[in-house]
Amino acid sequence: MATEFQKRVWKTLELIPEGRVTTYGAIAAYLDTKAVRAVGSAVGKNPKAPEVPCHRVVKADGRLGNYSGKGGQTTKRRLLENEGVMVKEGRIVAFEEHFFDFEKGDG
DNA sequence: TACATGACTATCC
DNA sequence: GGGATAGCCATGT
Repeated sequence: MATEFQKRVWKTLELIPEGRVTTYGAIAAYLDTKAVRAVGSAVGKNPKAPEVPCHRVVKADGRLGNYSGKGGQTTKRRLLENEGVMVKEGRIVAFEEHFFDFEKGDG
């Protein structure tokens, strides 16, 4: 069974619109916590991978980081590219432009 | 309860 | 600029 913390993280992931990406630190900050490690752990254990856009979560430096899903980083890159987020050499292209801020929202 | 690990991040040399 | 270390919180054993 998932903990409240994990569920909060997954809920947050669903807030990320298409064509946008965010970082573990941003999620932690949105949840008013500094547990970036716990966030990453929770994201990786999402029971509904296809529902939760975990692929829209990347590292603070713009790299994809890891991906526990099928295909690993390859699939993560494919998913992002399908949403309009270009990825090159395992890094987000124009990362800062695709970055999604929970506080600001999409508009 | 205690120890070890993790889809991380920031600092130091 | 690259490699290694410390810090952080939660989860699993």
